[in-house]
Amino acid sequence: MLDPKQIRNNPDAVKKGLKSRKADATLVDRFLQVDEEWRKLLSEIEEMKAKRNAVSDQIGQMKAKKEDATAVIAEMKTLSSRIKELDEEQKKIEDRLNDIAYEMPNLPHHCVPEGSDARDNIEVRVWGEKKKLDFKARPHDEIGKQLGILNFEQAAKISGARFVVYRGVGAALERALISFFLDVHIKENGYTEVFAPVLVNKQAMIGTGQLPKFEEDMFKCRDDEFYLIPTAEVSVTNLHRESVFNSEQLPVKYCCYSPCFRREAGSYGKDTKGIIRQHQFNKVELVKFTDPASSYDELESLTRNAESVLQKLGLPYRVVQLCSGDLGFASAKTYDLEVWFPSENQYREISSCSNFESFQARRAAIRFKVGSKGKPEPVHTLNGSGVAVGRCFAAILENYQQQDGSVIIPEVLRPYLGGIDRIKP
RNA sequence: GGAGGAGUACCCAAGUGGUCGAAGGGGACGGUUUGCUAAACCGUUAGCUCGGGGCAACCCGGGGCGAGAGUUCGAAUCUCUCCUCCUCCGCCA
Repeated sequence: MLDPKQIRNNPDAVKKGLKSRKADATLVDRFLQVDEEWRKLLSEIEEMKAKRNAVSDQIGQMKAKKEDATAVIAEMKTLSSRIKELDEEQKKIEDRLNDIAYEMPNLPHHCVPEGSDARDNIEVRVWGEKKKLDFKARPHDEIGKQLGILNFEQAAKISGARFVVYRGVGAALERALISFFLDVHIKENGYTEVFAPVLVNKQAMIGTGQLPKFEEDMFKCRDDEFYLIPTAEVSVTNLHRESVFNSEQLPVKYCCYSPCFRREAGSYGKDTKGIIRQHQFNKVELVKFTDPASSYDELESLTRNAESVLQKLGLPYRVVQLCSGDLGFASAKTYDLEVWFPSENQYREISSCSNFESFQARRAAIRFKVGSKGKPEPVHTLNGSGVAVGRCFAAILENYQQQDGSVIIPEVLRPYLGGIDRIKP
């Protein structure tokens, strides 16, 4: 959520920001109109309530002195019922105002390049050499099936399309990646590990920005008000909903493994083969709560932290900065990490690192203050995948495939797999 | 799933319809005393949020006693729903 004061005082700047990310800039005028209506009515109601408070007090005193208060009470009856009517109207206007405010995406940071879609993203840096294979690179799903470590038929039987069963060394490799990522972030990068519920309530989803706008992307429980998280960002960011940090505590850094659940509505034709786009996948997420003054430095280090696991695995990747048109709803600035997929001859997203500035913090009321007398203000929240486990699994199969159909296991993972160095057919 | 009990400020806790603008205590902070510490004594401790006015440091008002609705001229107090915690029974990893 944007700062209402910013919308009131600087509507043109807000419109400009919305337009640059291809969002509906008329939201601003609609907001201002309803906001005006809301504040006008609020003043009216508050005045009436002030009167009610004063007269109620007076009635109390009259009763104490055993005076007759019937006339005043009768008068107050009218006032009170009028207040009640206006309160209801106020509530309706407020709901409309919130609807508009919740629909408004974050504004891009000034350093974000203008652009309309992924083609306008900017390559920031490239790491590692694209593997040169002296045979035709095979796609990861084929390799996985042949090695007997991925099974799509069984997954379809028990769940449906866009699910996968890992088997044997495959299951162990998935688990090894999770442990490896967590170990790096905990021991080397200074994050605190958490493990949190994946079933969350509506407030949490609103807090990080998934709701109300992206309801159709979520899996929702039918009989209970629970949603399955699309990312651990939701659970972890909301750990501190409606609370206030001391400035000395910041930055607070968490890493969290969780399964993630996405309906993938609207991507029916895309990535139907393999494990790139699943309804359920594993991810280790990094989340930071920071002082606004340092949040952009923290975004750089968060991105480097995510990169570090790819470097250790020896997977070639590049970092791109998303252009305004490709930014996620809540983000002010995003770097995507894209890992090399030989069979497709292209880089593919494996991590997305964003600074949300105060957008989520305002929705979720996550604040900090300096000392004991400071006025609480919203923190900045950041997060990034550190990294997506399934996609990393696929990248390993593709980048470490051998002509004989086996796959070399990157050295850093071997201790997690009982020392084996290769998956053989 | 069933039966009870509880939720008041940083913590404990009083308050069953009207000066509650919430008693009292603890802790914390400030002061007096002191060579220093402790004790004692005095004082402060409702934060927060929303609106309005100066548009700065302030002033005025609304809200706020777990959350939300309701009853009432008026609710911490009465009614309903929900949440969390505790005790017991049942079931379960």
